[in-house]
Amino acid sequence: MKLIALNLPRDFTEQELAELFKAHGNIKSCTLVLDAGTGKSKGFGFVEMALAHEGEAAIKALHGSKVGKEKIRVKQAD
DNA sequence: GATGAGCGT
Repeated sequence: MKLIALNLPRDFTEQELAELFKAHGNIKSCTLVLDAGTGKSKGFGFVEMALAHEGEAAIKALHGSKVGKEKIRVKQAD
């Protein structure tokens, strides 16, 4: 279950991304997409959940949730 | 960051 999290705050870290999703399921792996040049977040990242139902739960729980100053969007990536 | 939506070093 691969998830993509959009509209993340620019100061968000991969660590925080992991903590956010770990609260709703077991993370297999997570990736915060960074800009090659600046090293800053591009504002989105991927999270691989161990189980499909955990991914669904994470989407329902986190999609539209307030993170920092923006509401993030969470969708299934694949 | 910025029109909003978006699928990666």
